[in-house]
Amino acid sequence: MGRHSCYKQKLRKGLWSPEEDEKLLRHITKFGHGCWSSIPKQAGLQRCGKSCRLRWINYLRPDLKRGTFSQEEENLIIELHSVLGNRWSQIAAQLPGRTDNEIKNLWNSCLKKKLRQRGIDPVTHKPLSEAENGEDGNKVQPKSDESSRKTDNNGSSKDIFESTIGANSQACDLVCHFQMQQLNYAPAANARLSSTHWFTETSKAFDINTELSSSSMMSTLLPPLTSAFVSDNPPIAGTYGSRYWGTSASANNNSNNNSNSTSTIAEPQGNNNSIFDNNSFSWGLMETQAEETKWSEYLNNPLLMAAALQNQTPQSLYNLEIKTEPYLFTTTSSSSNSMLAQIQDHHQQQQQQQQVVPLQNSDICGKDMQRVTAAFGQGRTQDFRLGGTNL
DNA sequence: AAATCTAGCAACCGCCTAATA
DNA sequence: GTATTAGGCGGTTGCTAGATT
Repeated sequence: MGRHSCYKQKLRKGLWSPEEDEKLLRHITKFGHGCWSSIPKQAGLQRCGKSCRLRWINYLRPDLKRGTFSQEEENLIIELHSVLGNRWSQIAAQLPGRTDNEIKNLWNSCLKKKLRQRGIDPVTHKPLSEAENGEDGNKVQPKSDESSRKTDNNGSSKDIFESTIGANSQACDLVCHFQMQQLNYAPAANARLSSTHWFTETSKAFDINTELSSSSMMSTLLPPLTSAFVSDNPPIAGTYGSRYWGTSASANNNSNNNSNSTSTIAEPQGNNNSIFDNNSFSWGLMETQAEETKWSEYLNNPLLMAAALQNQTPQSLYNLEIKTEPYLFTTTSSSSNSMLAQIQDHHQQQQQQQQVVPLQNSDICGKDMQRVTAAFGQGRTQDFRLGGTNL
């Protein structure tokens, strides 16, 4: 079988620089991504297509929801994991704006630990004592090994579900009923973003694409756009939480920066830590100041975001085929140059305006800190304390 | 103040399947 | 039918920064 050799070629590896991000973003903004393997050349990047794809999916995509995971999201991940196991992409499909990588990291670094602290085995989702005994032959064990990946490549979880749960209907009834009750709110929010299956309370998988395609179904099932699930933890779209290549050593040269970066923080505003209220920026879609004030609404709502990007109403998006890629932005009147300039200018302004307050010990909750890096701002970083995790 | 530990995150690696030549 | 390529996925690694000793 052909093996990717991109990592073995003389291509750049490691962290992405702001310049590389800019090139990639600019290119995809203009042309969409189309064939990933040709993008590096077209965009003037010394990266392999795979790396570009990853960067886009995990970081540059405009519909990404950044910031800490809300309680609802964490709970949903746990529930989904109990059914799907380590099928991160399928789990991510149910969490709009979250990437599989992000969820995987959260699981490995945080949720697993929390479950253990609760006395729950993160693999079996059973009480640890019971899991350790490992006696029963009737366990609903999420498949997390290699074999579990041998499913259809369309993101369908039907067969998985049937094999893991359907084959064990007795356990399934218990598990599913519980889970479906808790998950009932989720499908609608996710239906528009994922091409996957959802489950009914009878444990039967149904194809969300087909079954939700009728407008009546959609109107019945779709929650208000401001559902807690989506809005509890506002996305920091448009801001970037990434280490850039060279960031730590050379990039912290902005005026706000000092050698002890932990000594100051940007004060979270309100319960929702509306960081993006201060740090949102336009993607070149909204030209006026008045329009910019609406931005947080867009950030709160991936649908609105997508609609804005595609010059479509949210309503029309409901009826779109779910697949959101390839992203082909409408450039409207803004060239990508002005868009990027706008991003930079906006961040500079925000940084100047930002109120910096001394860090209180009470603000720190372990490592519940979200590092938000201003994109395209010469790699400078800015720390924000977000609310502690709640599990 | 320095050394060490720990957590979080971005990215790499290798495997898989599907599509195509 | 076989080889190759591309895209996708999950596991893992390595780096950074904060916390602790």
